[in-house]
Amino acid sequence: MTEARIARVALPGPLDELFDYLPGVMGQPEPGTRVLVPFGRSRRVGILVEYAAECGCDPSRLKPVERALDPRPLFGPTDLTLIRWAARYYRHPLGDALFTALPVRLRESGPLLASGVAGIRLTAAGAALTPAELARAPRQQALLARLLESPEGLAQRNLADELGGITSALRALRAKGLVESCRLEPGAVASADSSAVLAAPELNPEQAAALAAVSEALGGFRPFLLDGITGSGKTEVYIRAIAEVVAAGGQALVMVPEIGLTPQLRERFRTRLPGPLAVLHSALAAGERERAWHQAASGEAPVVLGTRSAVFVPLPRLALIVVDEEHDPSLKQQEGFRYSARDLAVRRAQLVGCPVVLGTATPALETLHNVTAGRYHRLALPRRAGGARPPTINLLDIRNQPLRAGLSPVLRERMHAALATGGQVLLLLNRRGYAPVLTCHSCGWVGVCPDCDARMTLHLGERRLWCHHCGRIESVPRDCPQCGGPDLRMLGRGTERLEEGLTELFPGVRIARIDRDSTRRKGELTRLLAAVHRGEVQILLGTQMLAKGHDFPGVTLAGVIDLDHALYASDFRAPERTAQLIVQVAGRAGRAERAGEVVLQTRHPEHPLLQSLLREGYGGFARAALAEREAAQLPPFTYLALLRAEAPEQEAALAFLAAARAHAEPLCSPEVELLGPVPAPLSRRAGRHRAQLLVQCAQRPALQHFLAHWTPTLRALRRIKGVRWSLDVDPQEMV
DNA sequence: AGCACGCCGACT
DNA sequence: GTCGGCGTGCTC
Ligand SMILES: [Zn+2]
Ligand SMILES: [Zn+2]
Repeated sequence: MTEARIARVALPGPLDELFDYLPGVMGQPEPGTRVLVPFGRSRRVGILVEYAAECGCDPSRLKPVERALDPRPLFGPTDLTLIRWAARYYRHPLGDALFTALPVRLRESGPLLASGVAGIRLTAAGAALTPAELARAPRQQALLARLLESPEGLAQRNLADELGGITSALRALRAKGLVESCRLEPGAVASADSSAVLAAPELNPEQAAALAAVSEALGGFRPFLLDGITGSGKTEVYIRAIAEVVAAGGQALVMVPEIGLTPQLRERFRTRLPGPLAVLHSALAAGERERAWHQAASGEAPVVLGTRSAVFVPLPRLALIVVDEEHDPSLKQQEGFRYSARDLAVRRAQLVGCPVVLGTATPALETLHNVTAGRYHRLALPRRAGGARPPTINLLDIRNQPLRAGLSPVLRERMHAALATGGQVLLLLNRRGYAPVLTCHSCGWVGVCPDCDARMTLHLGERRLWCHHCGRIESVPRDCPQCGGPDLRMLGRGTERLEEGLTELFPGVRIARIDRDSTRRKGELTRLLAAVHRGEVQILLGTQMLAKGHDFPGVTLAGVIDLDHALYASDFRAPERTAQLIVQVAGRAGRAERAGEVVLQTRHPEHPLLQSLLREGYGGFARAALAEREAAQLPPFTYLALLRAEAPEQEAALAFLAAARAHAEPLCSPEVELLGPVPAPLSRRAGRHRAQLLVQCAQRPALQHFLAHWTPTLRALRRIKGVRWSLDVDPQEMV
């Protein structure tokens, strides 16, 4: 060890640099340990990141660390390396990145929970007692008897599993001083759960081949794309690979998009895999989250199931990473620390030296490009379990068609046919409310949001005008606010209006609408889905909510009412998202005895990407879309960073970006291109004007190099009144 | 981020 | 005369 080492500490907040301290009396704790340090005239909790031989600043200014807060580091070396890498790559302050990876209580100086498993053991008084003396309290007696057999103590959760409700009996025994809490080594605790592991179902040959490829790769870095159509049994492959890892004493990390972390998935993992399952979800209460974090970080939980933030959870024996629905945009954080959990999962696997499995039915074009380049290995599951046949997909040209309730005659006829044979119908319309526009027929007045460049949507159910961009609510005027005329008209169609139209077109047919409005009440979504599954609903309509995660085995016809709306959105990823939506919807229609049917209403049936999707499936679509991306020099053939700025005045936002651009130009190597500044697609939102400056570069290292020099100058830039800005590396949404 | 310092308008 | 507005800069 070097003498006179300097401790380099990361502090919370947007502080870009590490701060140097003298080790003081804290000894030589390992990097990853929390330390209490003097900072300005206060004290802060920081994280010791590394030691250095000398400091970058005036040594006389160095202050000593007050003390170390943890007996052992919270982050292991690779956990720390990953977060440092991520902070640098996404140009985010390291302290902030480290602290967001910690449970809330540990961001303060709160103590680390005792390690090991919560256990109960007898006190000396308890050991001296004979159970007969508790004859009047049979539960306490049973507990005491069981504890007498294991003087070293028993895990509280095993006792609960064995004896049932023990809380009140425990409380009584504790009050009498007969038992006490203790901590047990995770390895020493008999795993009561392991007996509950369910038998594994038979794998089909493709599943077996995928599993074999992954298990063969264990012990070294290897990224896989598990390209499996909906219902092909990807989860079964994950579970079998994880079981293997856990049996060998390793830990597995599984990440899913927010909507995918359902109770059913948790249950499936819990019943099929041994040991406690650590579930990390943003909706968890702080205490539950901290407990799960602890089980993961201490190594007690062999399996961690979580959403994107789980990518940073310390895992001492990590041996396998799974990212399910890897194409899902929610794996990228959209504010603050804008990391991609999928990309970081691959990076983490590389650092740890373990396989990573990216699973999906509709791979992101970036991922497919990595397969083509030979960086990822593709494993295919082309068959639906249970032999269900793939649905047919039809484009329906609705130009010059007489639409009723937004439905063309052909779609209505297909709906009648499906209903007549006892099938259910699923209709997707990605627009909530009754009508997206309210206008005056006499003077042309339109109900616009005063704070956004957007129309207010009419919601008839709640009788209000609602801006979907800022949440502003206004009452529905009876007469025109401008001319006083009575002829207000509702233009366009949302799910409410579609439901109304369907009621008229299909009298007597049971209809359910599922969107954010109809499912706001807790439990309502579950109730509606259950009704669908019991067959009490014949037509199911709703927004994209319906296309994600839920299975509808009774649905034989699925219709997308307005495909063009999704296809022609301003984002260059719109066609990719639309193709993914179509394939996901198709995956939920049809069953073994009857192939399902998907109908897409469009005014652009000649769209070349749609044509490739229909003729050659998602793979064909992806090839065509990648060719377009290459021609347009868009990702994955180039790399992007997006500087966004917003301010109460448009000029301020643009001025900031112009200054940013001026600072960028001298730093640009020839391959770095700057585009903008330009106003954002929805320029004004919630009273703030938004603009953006795009940085494009054919090579990732050159872009990284540029950003490393540019971002410090952005922070030093003279502040312009009211401007807030953020940098998004590898942006997912360009809006 | 906090938290100081510092330099100009409208208050007792 | 000061109270306080928030622009600027620093924290090892
Ligand atoms: Zn009018
Ligand atoms: Zn608005």
